Parts: sequence; C-alpha cells; structure tokens
Amino acid sequence: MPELPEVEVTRRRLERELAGKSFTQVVLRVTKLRLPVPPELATILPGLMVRGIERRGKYLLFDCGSGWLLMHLGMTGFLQLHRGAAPPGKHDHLDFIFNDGQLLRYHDPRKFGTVSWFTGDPLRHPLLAEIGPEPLTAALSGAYLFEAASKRKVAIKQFIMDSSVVAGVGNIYANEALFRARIRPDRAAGTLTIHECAELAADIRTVLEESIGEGSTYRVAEETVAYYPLALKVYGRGGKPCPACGAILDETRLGNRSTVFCSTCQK
DNA sequence: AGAATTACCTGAGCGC
DNA sequence: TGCGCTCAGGTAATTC
Repeated sequence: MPELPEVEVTRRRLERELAGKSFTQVVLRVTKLRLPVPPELATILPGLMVRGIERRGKYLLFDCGSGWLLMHLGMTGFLQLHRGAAPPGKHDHLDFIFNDGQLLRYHDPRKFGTVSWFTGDPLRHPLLAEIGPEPLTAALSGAYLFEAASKRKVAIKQFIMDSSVVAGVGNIYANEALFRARIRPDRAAGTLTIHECAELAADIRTVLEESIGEGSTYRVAEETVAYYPLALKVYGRGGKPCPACGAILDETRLGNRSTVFCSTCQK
C-alpha cells in the first residue's frame, strides 16, 4: 500500500518523466472510485502541459497550468508508466497519454483512490485544506505535536495517523515511528511530554526519509512505477522477537488497525 | 469538539 | 475444487 514515501518516490519519478509534456488523450474506463472521477477530465486535459508535480500528504498534485489534477492512490492504487501503447488489464481504470507517446496508467483493484480536478490554489481544495503539517519539513516539530496533543485522550498512534494532525502518516510508519521513539502506541496523546513529542516528531521524519532513501518500502522499476516491500522493524512482525531487545513483539488492534509494539522497549 | 464507528472495495488466505 | 468467512487499511462521512 502506498504510504508517503512511496508517493514521494512516485512523484519524483513522474516529475522527471512528465514535466514539460502535454496530455494528448485521457481514457476513463472506470470512474466509480471512492469519490467519482470527473468525466470532464477527458475534455479538459488534452492540450494542457504538466508544469510540475507536487505532493501534499499522500496526494499527488499535477500542475497543469489552468488547473490541478489531484490523485490519491488509496490502499491499492499504483501508477504505471509505459513508453507507448499497452493493452489494459484488470483494474487499469484510467489512462493519461502524453505527446511523447508515454502512457500513465492508474491501476487500483480496491478503488479506494481519488482522482479529481481543481482550479485555483490546490491547497484550498476541500480534501487538502485541513491537512496537518508535512512530516518531512520543519513544520512538524515537537512543540507543534505537544501543543496539538494537549488534553487529547486518543491513543498517540491514532493521533499521528490523523491527517489533520500530521500529513501522510499511515499505519505502517505510525508503528515504525513509535517503536523508534520507544513510546507505547496506546498511550493517550495528551500524556506525552514535550521531550517525547520532540523525539516522536524527529522519528516520524526519520522513518519516512530512510524509506525514501532506500527507494521506499517500494522501488521504482524501469517501465512501471512498481512496489517492492522492504524489511520493517515491527510492522507485520507481531509474535516475533523485538529487533532491539529480543522480547516477543505484541500485536493488538487500535482503532481497528493492526498495531505492533515491544512492551519492553516502548513505554 | 472530540471520539468512535461506518462505508467504500477486492484479493489473499484460511478452514472445512 | 470451491464455498464462505475474515482480514488488509486511507480517509471521508456519519454518529454519538
């Protein structure tokens, strides 16, 4: 599942390949995603040039000059980049064809993704306007987290997964960051000290940056933007030894999400 | 306002 | 082999 590092790796690759290219054709095979894909994309986009591609949380923002193409890959979405025409397979919902012959294909079995169009400042789009600070920038600080968490009773793991608190932290990296910060995921957010918040803010950034540096938990392949999992410290390792102390990792559910932690290391 | 729950969706894995 | 069940989870929408 694409988390922030995968989206960022995808963004870099697509910007390298598509900036300066213009849409020539858009094929909409399936438009019933979690939110409906606007059918007018097929008439709006052809002739427009991609100026650049930005990211906000896990949203990709294609700057098309007169408007912005917004994409979210949901749980199972990914983007393939083909050098030329390619026959569509199952779940290949959308094709974006460019003037150099390249084909950007939106593939999403569970249809949890989002593809939309917005004119004006994209950060004012309803889906983006309430998103919290970007974790890879100084906007996510210990002081900010401490202030935001004040008096909050929700578990710290659910708190950092709330997109209005921090942008783009999903279940995998929430588990990893809390392990690194040695903080139990079920602690009430408001009980963290300012020092713990500083550690956590730094560790959220570290786990995301390390993942991007290694090509993310996913790796960008030649002809496609493809995903290959890397080893993670705790996620998916419940019942196995803690990589730090050897104790057996606990696996529970928090907010109906799989949660793995070491009750010896994390307090 | 904050917390909790539901809806959306399909493939994989499992027990029988 | 196949049926039915559970699980995976981002996030918007809804309810309490």
